[in-house]
Amino acid sequence: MPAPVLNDKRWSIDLEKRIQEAHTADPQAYAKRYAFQPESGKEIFVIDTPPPYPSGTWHIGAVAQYSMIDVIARSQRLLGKEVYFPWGVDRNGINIEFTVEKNTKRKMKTYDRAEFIELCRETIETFTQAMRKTAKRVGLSCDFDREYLTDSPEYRTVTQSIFTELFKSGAIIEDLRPNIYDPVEGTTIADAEVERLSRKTRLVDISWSCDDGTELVISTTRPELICACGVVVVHPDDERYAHLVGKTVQLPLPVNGRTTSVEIMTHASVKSDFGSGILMVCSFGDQNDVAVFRELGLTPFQAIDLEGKLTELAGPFSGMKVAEARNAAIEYLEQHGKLVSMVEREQEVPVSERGKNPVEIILLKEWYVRQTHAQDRMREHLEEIEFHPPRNKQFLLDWMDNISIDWPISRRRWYHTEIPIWYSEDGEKIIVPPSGTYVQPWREQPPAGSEVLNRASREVLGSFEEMKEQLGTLRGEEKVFDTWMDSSNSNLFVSGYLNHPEVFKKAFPTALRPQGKEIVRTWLYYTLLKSNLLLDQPGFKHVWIDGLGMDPWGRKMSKSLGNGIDADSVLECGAGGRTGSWKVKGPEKTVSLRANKIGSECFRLWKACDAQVGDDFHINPEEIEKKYFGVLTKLFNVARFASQFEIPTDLDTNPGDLAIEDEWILAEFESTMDSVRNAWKNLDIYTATQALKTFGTGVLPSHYLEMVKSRLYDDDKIAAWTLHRIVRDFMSAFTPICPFFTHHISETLYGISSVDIENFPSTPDGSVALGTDKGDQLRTLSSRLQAFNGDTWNTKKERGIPLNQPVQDIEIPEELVAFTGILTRMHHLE
RNA sequence: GGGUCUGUGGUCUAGUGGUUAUGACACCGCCCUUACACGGCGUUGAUCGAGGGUUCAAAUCCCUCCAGACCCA
Repeated sequence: MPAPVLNDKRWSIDLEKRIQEAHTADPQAYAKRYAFQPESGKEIFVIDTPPPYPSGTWHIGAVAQYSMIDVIARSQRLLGKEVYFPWGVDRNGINIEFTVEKNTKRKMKTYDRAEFIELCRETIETFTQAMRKTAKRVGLSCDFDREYLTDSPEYRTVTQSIFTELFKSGAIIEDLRPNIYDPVEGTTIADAEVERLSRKTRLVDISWSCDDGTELVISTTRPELICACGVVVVHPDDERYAHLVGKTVQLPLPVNGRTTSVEIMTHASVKSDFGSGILMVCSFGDQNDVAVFRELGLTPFQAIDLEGKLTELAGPFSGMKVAEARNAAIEYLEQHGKLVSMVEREQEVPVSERGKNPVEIILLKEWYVRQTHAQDRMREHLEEIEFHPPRNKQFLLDWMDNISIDWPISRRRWYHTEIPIWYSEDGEKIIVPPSGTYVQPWREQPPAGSEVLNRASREVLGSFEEMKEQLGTLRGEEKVFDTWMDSSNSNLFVSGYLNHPEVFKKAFPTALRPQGKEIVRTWLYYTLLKSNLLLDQPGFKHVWIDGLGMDPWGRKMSKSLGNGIDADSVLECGAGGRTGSWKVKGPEKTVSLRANKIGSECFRLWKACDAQVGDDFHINPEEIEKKYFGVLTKLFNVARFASQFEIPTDLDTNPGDLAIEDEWILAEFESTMDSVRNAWKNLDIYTATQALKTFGTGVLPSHYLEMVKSRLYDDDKIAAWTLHRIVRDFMSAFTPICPFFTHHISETLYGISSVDIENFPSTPDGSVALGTDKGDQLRTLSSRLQAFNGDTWNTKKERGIPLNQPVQDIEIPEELVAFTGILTRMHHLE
């Protein structure tokens, strides 16, 4: 008996790393396998992968999610598609600005703008490198050579060109509106970037007097905003206060430059059971105030300035920061006997997602993407998109139902894409650059080919060159874009918009958007909005929305909880004999987790097998190893066992003369492969993996191999053909999940790597294919056959007979009579 | 407060009107059997979150409640 061709005794992390290094060592070979070749003539399948934001460590849940995107990419290649699996990195944004501020202990605005940008670029580059390493380690088959960075001139060009296009078409406008503003970071933010934190606030009851002497009490958490009060309202059905309506009430605090009284009116938004049931409406305490001002046609007051300080309007409190002014106002009210009561209570305070600062709503002239008018059309487009799982579409629909204001896209920050606009001296004309150029108006003049437009009407007035003289001194826009303005172009960018029009024609709508459910309202929504406004098309054919990676108890992983698990430590667990151990804070106590071997293949197998798409998944390295490393060991050993028998030179031609058990296992294999093929087509990783695992670790080794062992040892060529044909094709079908594992086995045994297979394996024996009488009949015998083997093993055990010793008085059931010969031989029946 | 989802043996999980309720891991027992003891075989273990309803029949459909997650106000 020759030694197994597969000479490693078992699957190990060191072997995995050796294979992986060899796999990526030759860039040309790598590119040949995985680079996007749009001219191949195959059906194009572009994946709009989520460009991760480099921030030091890459969240293990995101890495797991990303490895499943790789499974989809590889499975689509296996189905014969030309896959573009881009590697993009999202590098714009306030996060890196915060990191630099923290590292240098200096606020951004104390720097020279160019200097600060350079610092951001350097810092983010080191993070980018680390993340790319993890991406390769987990086996992503991205087109790394074509890496795109959202802060590169190429990418920013696309963002700016799309902005200009949308501005010209009227989908982007400039307007003075109430905006959500983070006074600490000094920038506008969008609705989607606001979160709510529970904080203690003081609810004060304040006494107000009407002109006619009537007293009333108003409860508020924002007494400092009294200076911006436009109206006092009660609920129209509230009989307690019906007598107040129409009266004029004096503001209880001194103000400057405005009337000192307001009218009492009714409004349906008042909650009669909150506080006294009387509401003061100020510009602007919250979104409801904005709505009331708009509905009643009131002119808003500007109470808070860009630094978060009270304006002149606030009289004695002007110049104070909001919190300071609040204290002073309360003190004043108390001194003047207008403070009725004050209670501490928990309140959900709106804060900025990035800075966690309480936000204010203030009037600002900003740029907006119009979106409220687009919702119906977007819903029509949604009909054409297939969601995986379908239920996760609801996250998007819910968000869309709540869209009531346009999307403010200008930000007063620096490490972002610049708004590509210059203003004429009189402010009435604007200059935009030609499509396909990247500009930085805060430090450049408009480039050749720029156009002059009327700022209000958007009418093109002429070329910049011709009109230069009439424009006076130009002012470059200093504001930048919300980073979602960049990321929401990702599908357009990777599909070739602007840069590769001929590819774009074939590749759009983008085949697939895979992402996590936590960014449905931002990334997914904004991308669909852009595709709608720009091209009036759905952005995607498929949207695949996965759940989140949670800690072993099902809680979100976070720095503050101390329950995070580092991705690299899991991928490297077992390398060089080093085991992994993790200290994770549980709900009650810190738990120490240990594992000996995991690595990328086991990690991917776990994610593919353990969680359905869309469900949140618990990440526990111990469990990953326990449940799935054994599967790899088993499959490796099946291949290793097979590799000691002669490998037929022609595996593609059926040698004929198959024994009944060969036909049976081929029939079983056929049905497994059929469900795998369908599952890969449907982006259903879970079903494909389960089917392969059940066959490869169950039916095949336990039943078929045990049956044909003796034939194999007798050098039976037919049994060897059957086994090798199955192992070879199994590895091809399994490649998307564990590419290095299958690559190694298939290349060692059959001289061709499973990652190079471009067509799903065909039926090994047509006579037992699905739908054939013979095949169907054999498949109906499977459970009977497995039961018989089980019973026989059991009987031997009960009688104390070793499995390799003869046993008497076992009868082969009627249906299995065709298997009499092989079963007798297998179990040594007498 | 609203929306969406989830709740099945110790743990995880399959199962969208009729099954002795699937499988994995763990547990326990037996087994070194010309690949694999990092293995094999087998056993134990679930009144399917609780309560009500619809139905000849409910894990599955409906209602209420409880618990958890995510999103929103």
